[in-house]
Amino acid sequence: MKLAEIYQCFCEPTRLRILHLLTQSPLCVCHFQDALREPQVKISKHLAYLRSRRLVRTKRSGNWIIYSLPSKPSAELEMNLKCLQDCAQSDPIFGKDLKRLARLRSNCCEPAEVFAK
Amino acid sequence: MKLAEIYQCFCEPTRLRILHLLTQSPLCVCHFQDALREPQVKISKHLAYLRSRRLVRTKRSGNWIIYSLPSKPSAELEMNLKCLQDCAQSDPIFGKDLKRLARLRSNCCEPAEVFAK
DNA sequence: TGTCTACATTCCTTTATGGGAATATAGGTA
DNA sequence: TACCTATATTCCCATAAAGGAATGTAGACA
Repeated sequence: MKLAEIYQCFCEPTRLRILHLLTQSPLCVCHFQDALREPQVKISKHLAYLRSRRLVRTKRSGNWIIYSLPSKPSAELEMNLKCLQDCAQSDPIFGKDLKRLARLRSNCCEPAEVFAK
Repeated sequence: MKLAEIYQCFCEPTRLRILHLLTQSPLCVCHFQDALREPQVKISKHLAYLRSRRLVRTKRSGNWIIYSLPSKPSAELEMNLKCLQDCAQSDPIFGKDLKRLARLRSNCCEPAEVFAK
C-alpha cells in the first residue's frame, strides 16, 4: 500500500526532521548535519532511505548533493507534508532545527540554488 | 517524539485499515476480522499495538470488546486522522473495507453501541 | 596525477516488527 | 460446574530497521 510507505518514511524522528526542513527549501547534506546536529552517517542513511522510496530527489551541484522534495508529489504525499507542517508547530524540536538552519544561511558554503525555492 | 509515534502506528497497512474504519464508528474485534478479512491473531495484535500507544481505547460489552478512537485525541492525531480519511479516497482497499463493514451491519451480532457514533 | 571535500556504502550488532500455530483467559450461558 | 464464544497472549521464526566505525567514491582543484 502506497500510503503506508509514506507513513513508513514519516515514522522515524530524524527522517521527520529532514522532511520538515525540506518543506522549506532544498538543502544539501551538510545543512542537515548542521541543522539537526546528527552524525553524517546517520543523516546519509536516512536520506538514502527516503531516496529509495522516492520521497526526495537529488541533484549534484559541484561537490554538494542537493536534496529536495519531488517536484510533483502525489496527492497523498502533498497532504501529509502539509499536515506535517501543521503538526510541527507542537514540537519545539522542529522550530530549533529551523533556527539553526536560518543561522547557517549566512555563513555556510552553500551553492546558490540551495535556499532558493 | 510524539509525532513519530503516531506515524509508527500509521505505517502498517492493517493498522491503517483499522484506524480508517474507526474514524467511522467504534467497532468490536469480530467486525475488524470480517471487514478486513484477516486472521484473528493478526487483528488482535495490531489492536494491542495501537492500544499500547494510546491510539485506541477499549470497553467491554458482554462478550465483545469494543474499540474506539480516544474521546479527546491530541491535535496531531486528529489532524492525521483527518488526513488519513482524505488519503483513503485514493486506495480502493479502504472503500472495500467500508463496504464489507456496511454489509455486516445487517446480519452481525453487534451490541447496540457499536455503529452508534 | 594526486589530494581534498562531501557524501555514500559496507560491515557488524542490537532491537523492533510481523506473522502463524497453539494456548490461555474472561465473561456468558446451560 | 462445565462449556462456549470472543479475544488476548505466548512461543517461535524471519525480516527489517537503526546506529556506529571504518572504508569507498566522485568530482573539484592544484
